[in-house]
Amino acid sequence: MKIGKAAQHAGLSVKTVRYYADIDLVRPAIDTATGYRDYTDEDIARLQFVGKARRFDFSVSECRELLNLYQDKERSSSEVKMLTVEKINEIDTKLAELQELKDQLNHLVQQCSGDERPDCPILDALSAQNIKR
Amino acid sequence: MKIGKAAQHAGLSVKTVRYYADIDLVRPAIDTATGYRDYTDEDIARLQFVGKARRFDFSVSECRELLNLYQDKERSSSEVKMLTVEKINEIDTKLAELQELKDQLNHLVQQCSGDERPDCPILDALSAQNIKR
DNA sequence: TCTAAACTCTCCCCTAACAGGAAGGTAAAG
DNA sequence: CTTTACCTTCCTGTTAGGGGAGAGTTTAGA
Repeated sequence: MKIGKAAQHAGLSVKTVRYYADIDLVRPAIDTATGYRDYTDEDIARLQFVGKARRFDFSVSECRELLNLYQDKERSSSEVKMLTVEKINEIDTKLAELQELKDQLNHLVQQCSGDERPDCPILDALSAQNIKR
Repeated sequence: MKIGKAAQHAGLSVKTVRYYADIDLVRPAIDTATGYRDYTDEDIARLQFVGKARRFDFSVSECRELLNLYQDKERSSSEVKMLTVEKINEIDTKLAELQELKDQLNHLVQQCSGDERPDCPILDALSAQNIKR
């Protein structure tokens, strides 16, 4: 299957699929006559796998790890579980950081009248000076 | 004040401060004899302002806007408030997306025994095939 | 006063994960 | 046979700087 259809089946852009080939993540065969990439059904499955994992916020290099585990019939499920739990922890950290940011910004917004006057507690907070020398 | 001290006062790296000069965000005077950047107290204040805004997750170009508002004595606080509310909404969207990802991953992890056997519902979920032709 | 350390400069390459587009070859449809 | 759709490689751009080379400057100590 050529790259267009392959990308379509995997729900990825052609650019993305070509990129994955460039970085040796999903390597199709090459038609020596035309130079066209040729994707087997297994390749498509790999593309779909990576696509889903990416949507689950796994990085490309994490996808590479997962893909290796996926293709390793001897792997233990504990390895996969570990990667996933780590990812959940990362997400938790990000959630907490974002929540704190939001709280602080909310606090500022509530103090700001938002009218036509130039006084603005938001800018005041951002510009709170403390130059030490 | 030379760049090292300036960076220190603003809680930024020298690289970052130099970058802000390169993109005309905070432009110091230049000592024509040595070519060294020379930061005034006002420049330092601007650097601190940008540093804080960046920590509040504003992008560099948003920082540029905020900095313009900050330096515009005629600005109305409503403009600043609008930018901030938009930023809060962005954060909200991100929070919701991350929460959903986390829920889905949690669900998968709970189904995975995490033992030495190769069966893994996580990989099964990631590889759920649906090739159509 | 001399020297060595610390600081600064510019320039270039690197990151993540692709997107956009140019120039040119190939395939499929009418 | 021609047009259109698809494919190829190559180059540039994105965000916000980090790392390091090579060269000039400043400062502190002996």
